[in-house]
Amino acid sequence: MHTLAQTYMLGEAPGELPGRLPEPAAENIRLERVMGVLAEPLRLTIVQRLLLASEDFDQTCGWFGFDRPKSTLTHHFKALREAGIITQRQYGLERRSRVRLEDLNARFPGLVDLVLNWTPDAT
Amino acid sequence: MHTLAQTYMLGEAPGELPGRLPEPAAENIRLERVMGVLAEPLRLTIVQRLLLASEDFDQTCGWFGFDRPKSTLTHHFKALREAGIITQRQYGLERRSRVRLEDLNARFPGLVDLVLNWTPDAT
DNA sequence: GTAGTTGTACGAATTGAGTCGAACTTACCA
DNA sequence: TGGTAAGTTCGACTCAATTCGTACAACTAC
Repeated sequence: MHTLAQTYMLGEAPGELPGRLPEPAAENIRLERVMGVLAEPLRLTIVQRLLLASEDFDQTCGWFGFDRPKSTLTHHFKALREAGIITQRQYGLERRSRVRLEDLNARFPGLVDLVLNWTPDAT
Repeated sequence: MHTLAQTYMLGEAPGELPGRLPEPAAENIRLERVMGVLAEPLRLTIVQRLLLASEDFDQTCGWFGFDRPKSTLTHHFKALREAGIITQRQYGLERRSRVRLEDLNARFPGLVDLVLNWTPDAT
């Protein structure tokens, strides 16, 4: 058994970004999977806010300020990552997320704009 | 209680198209709902084939030739209609479906192209 | 060391979706 | 009038997803 650091930061040269957590390769991202994951308002919100935030800085789980248990958030971030929508990197204790903009735009042009233009339900 | 004809063909002048079955108004179509409904491969297939078929002719449920029980197909077409993705009209016994192209393009530009470019999973 | 922070893992309860059979309604036609 | 075809409705089953509490692991700072 590896520690988190051993598992995710193997072979890392000084100055490089921490390795990405397990995620599908760009060519394996499936539209139906992405749609299913984005059907959840909370996850749609996460992706939209990541897109609106500066692209230069990945965001931590807690940055969003959701009033939900941590285990619930872990669940949703994992779903987003395993669908190929976001990347997560381990920075010490924190796990920072970023939208896989280039991969999504290459594979599903127009999808990101749909998320950006989305407005949460008023009800 | 009304019969089908009474319910869906009320106030219909000769030569007019049969009335639409209950569906959300264009402004009430929700992205998260549409995404959730299109997350199902069978439904994605239905919409894609409707888009590829001639726009001049609505298609019946049976036209697709799916090897599934009729009750299953009813379920999926209803889901598509209630999400605002397709319109269904009653022609005698048959119920013909058509994609709400203008509404979808107005509300979610680019979405239809995503469906058109979709390729079913090889596995 | 120890406390506090960030996040995971596991398990349980609940909810919802998909699938299907069977019975039914409606329309059409011979 | 009797049969057939298109599609609905209902109920039941199964399976997956959501939510959350609790316990745990890793890192930081004191």
